[in-house]
Amino acid sequence: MLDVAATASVSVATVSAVVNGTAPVSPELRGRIEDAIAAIGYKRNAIARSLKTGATKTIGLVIADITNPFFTDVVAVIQDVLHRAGYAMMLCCTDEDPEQQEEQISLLLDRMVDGLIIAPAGDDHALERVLKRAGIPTVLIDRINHGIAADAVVLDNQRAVLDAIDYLVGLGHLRIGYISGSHDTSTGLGRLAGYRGALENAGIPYDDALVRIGNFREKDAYHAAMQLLVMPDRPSAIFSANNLMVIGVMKAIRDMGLRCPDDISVSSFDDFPWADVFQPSLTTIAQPVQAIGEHAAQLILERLATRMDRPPRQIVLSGRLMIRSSCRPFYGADRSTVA
Amino acid sequence: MLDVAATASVSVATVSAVVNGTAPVSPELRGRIEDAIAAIGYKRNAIARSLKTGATKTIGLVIADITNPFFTDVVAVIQDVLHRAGYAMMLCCTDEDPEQQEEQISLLLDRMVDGLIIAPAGDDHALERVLKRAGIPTVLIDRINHGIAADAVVLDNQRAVLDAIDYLVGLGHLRIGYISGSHDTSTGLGRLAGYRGALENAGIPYDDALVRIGNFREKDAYHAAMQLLVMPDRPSAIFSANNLMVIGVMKAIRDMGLRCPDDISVSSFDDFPWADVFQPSLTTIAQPVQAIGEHAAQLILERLATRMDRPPRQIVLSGRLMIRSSCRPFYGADRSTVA
DNA sequence: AAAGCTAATCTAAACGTTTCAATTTTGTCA
DNA sequence: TGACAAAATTGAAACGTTTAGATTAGCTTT
Repeated sequence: MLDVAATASVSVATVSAVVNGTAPVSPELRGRIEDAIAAIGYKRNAIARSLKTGATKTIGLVIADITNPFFTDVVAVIQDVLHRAGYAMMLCCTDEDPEQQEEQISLLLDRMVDGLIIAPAGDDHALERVLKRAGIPTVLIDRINHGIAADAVVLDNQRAVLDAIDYLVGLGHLRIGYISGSHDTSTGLGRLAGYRGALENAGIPYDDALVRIGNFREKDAYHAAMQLLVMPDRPSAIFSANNLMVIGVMKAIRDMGLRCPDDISVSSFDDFPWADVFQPSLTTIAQPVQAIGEHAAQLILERLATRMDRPPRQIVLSGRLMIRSSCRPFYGADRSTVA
Repeated sequence: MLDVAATASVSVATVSAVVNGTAPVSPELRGRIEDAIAAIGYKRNAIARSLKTGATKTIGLVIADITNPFFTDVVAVIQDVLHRAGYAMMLCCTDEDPEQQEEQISLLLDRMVDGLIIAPAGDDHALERVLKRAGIPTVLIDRINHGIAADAVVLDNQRAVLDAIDYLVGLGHLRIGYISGSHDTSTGLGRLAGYRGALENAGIPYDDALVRIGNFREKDAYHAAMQLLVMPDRPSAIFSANNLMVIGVMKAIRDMGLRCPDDISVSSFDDFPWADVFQPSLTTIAQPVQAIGEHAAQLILERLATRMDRPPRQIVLSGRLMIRSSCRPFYGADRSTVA
């Protein structure tokens, strides 16, 4: 910039003025400066700028697992609207581990991101503490964390699962296995609550033996499903609390020599783009990923634009049950064992 | 840092020395400084540091589509090893559009990333120019761009597709449809070359009508596949040049009221984690995503560490044909139309 | 005890911007 | 023409680090 100023024989202040359009400058100087910029090939140094202005025009995104299509769908739309607003995005994955999460957030904070969008892992008070100290706009997505007063966009998980289980009950299923997510996430808990609620509504007693924790991971879910499948009176249907886990469930079913939906019905949270071209065609709960991403990005941009602190806003969206062919009516134990 | 220096009554230089461990400092001062740091809750400002040192400890990652499982798998491992080395990652998507690509790279360059990992879109000379001017370590992944002399890690696409088509030919298929990726990417071209090579080896004449461009996108591939399926003498097998497109192909097959593999065989580039639990169980070419990610990260880290400019290194890995059940032997037109 | 070393510490100048306050230029009006 | 206001331009001080090079302190050596 000094070079530009020199070649155009003006002061750096004037160059800055034309580069940023922050002050009026005569057409003549503007011309000289623009020529100089073109001649030198000058590009403003965003680091120096950030140091002075205190804003990096970058926001940090912390999710559990970039390999999970749900997250990537959401990330894609967030990235899109953020980029349109001139913001870059730094992406970190926690692998569902609160320790890694703290480390990653620290990495982002070091680099002075202007804001944070987080799908929190775990529910201890560490995150709360870290965020309070960071003091930058934060929006929680997918999950909310106890005690953190921040903008958030989440799903009505309980309602969504309740509908899905309701559907299974309506099909005649009484023993419904449930592969649960981590119980220290709001999603894990909310979805489980939906399961319990649906059973209660239907007057079916809750059986602890039917719910197994899969930690939102395929591998854990595989073992969890196995435990369900070897039971003498195995469930006639299994619901999986997310997309990764349902793959594990399907593998367990295959490895036990069973077939879906003939021998056992399966349903899960999160939809797949390929769900209706492969068999069994899974009945799932589709999340409005587009809306989630847009709202999240919008919320943070809003906070960033107006530093006013209106009370945190929490946006709750609804899932949609996509009924396909992975669930069959169930008429009782005798027929089911024959299949 | 001045605050810390003040409370410990030492100079900022000494504080810097203990924070970075760059110079010996007596145990006494070190103690005082560490106490002061703890008391104040001081955290070093990475922006200021970057301004001075010229390094941001951040590398930019530019891919076509974060929604594509192949890319996310690779990104996940890159992120992992980069993070282990103290680097953060800024992620951008080009949506296969060279213009967006230029914009995104500019965004990253503005923020002074130390290095770039790119899966290039298009093959004009714009990218070459931009990278030359940027003058930072760059490694190309998945695709290489004509004229760019940079480290790269790619697949032997030609060989991989050749094997897959070979397999189809071995099954008796003579009319094999091919849904191609963009012809201005090295992957699109390389894979197509594999197709042609296999036909040539088998003495099957190349028929232009059987190859349709799907641009690596599901939607485009759907229409491309449709064109193939409405042909009076439609192909008995279709190969799709990537994962996104094969979904489009399957949808087209379904919408035409056909079944795979009964009416038509299907195979594609890129594997799916769920491929062997859903029907049809796709025969695919699995890419070594772990190795791709590790090599890419390693290459850039190496360049970053030793500024020496050894000639660009190009790592070529091999795909693996995963034979499943989406391809059937083909005995001739008469049997195939009956199915 | 003075000189000469070494090790520890400090001073101050960068890095490339932004921005406030001060200065110069231009224009208007009496 | 001079006075004054408005507009355009500039000087210089930040922002929070790092890092030469200067300085000081603490030893040894003769």
